[in-house]
Amino acid sequence: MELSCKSEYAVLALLELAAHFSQGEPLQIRQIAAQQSIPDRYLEQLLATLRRGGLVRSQRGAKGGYYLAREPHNITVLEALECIEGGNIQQTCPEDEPKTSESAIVREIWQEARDCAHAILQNYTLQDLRDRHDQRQDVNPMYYI
Amino acid sequence: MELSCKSEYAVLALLELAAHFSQGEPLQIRQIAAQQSIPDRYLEQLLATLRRGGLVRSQRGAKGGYYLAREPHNITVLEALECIEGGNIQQTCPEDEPKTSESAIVREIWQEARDCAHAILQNYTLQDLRDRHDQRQDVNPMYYI
DNA sequence: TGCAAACCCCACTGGAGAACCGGGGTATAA
DNA sequence: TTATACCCCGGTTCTCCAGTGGGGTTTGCA
Repeated sequence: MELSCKSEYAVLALLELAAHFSQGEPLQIRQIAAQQSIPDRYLEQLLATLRRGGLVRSQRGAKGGYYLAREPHNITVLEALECIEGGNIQQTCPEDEPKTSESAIVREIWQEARDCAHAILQNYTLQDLRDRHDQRQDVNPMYYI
Repeated sequence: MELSCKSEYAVLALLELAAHFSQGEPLQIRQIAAQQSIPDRYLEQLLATLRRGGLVRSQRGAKGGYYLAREPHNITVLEALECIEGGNIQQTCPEDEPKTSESAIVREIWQEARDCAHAILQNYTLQDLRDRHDQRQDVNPMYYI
């Protein structure tokens, strides 16, 4: 799992869409980009990936934009990450399968660590993040401007 | 955490050194590379990094080689990984600090996932991996040839 | 019908890291 | 002294990230 800037942008965009989910009107790339300080041309690519992954839908033409394909509590952070960096198998390492018995064990440990991180990320939905955000704003409304 | 081929090579090399830890004689790069199917010139670089990180020591000259700096049960997998990919802060993302309140929350989730994976990796020592390996060999000695 | 808003697709750049290869230098045992 | 084996530095190819840019297509609206 990468947990890179790219992934962060994707989740932020989804959060922005989640915040306007009940409105029914689509959000434009420009608006999302401005709200979350994301380069709009880059965000465009990420949203296209999210669309192909079935997490968002788009409306073309004037007054178009993007909206969530599902309700915020039905989209997990893990889904977003797997969608955005799904094609990245990154097996530049020529060994597609372990050559030694030690290698197999090391990869078991790798998988165990990944599974643990995945469990955390699967446990959070967009709605969870929104709730956490709103809670924090209520407690200390002047902290973020 | 990368969990790449590079990291796997490093742990495999450490495991090989751990297997010969009690002998007292150093292991040569060639031997480790042959045993674990690692390109020897690449392994050389990794061992140099591990040496600079204090995980292994080297003996130069004829009959030289590498040996573990500590006992196998005192070296964790996490240590190996942090050593081998330590310089990799990977903040190509220009945002050194979160710009929005949502961004801060997303990074908290990121950190939580990373911490979870780190906990797993810290829990395993080289000795643990050796034990697991030996156990498996005992139970089904024909499984790996 | 025509315009402009907005998505859509493709290509390109610059930088970093992975996974190597190779050459030459240096320390050390025999 | 010589062969061994580590040491250091640099180059190569590849992929991905983080953007930027150009042109095409769909659509609402006047």
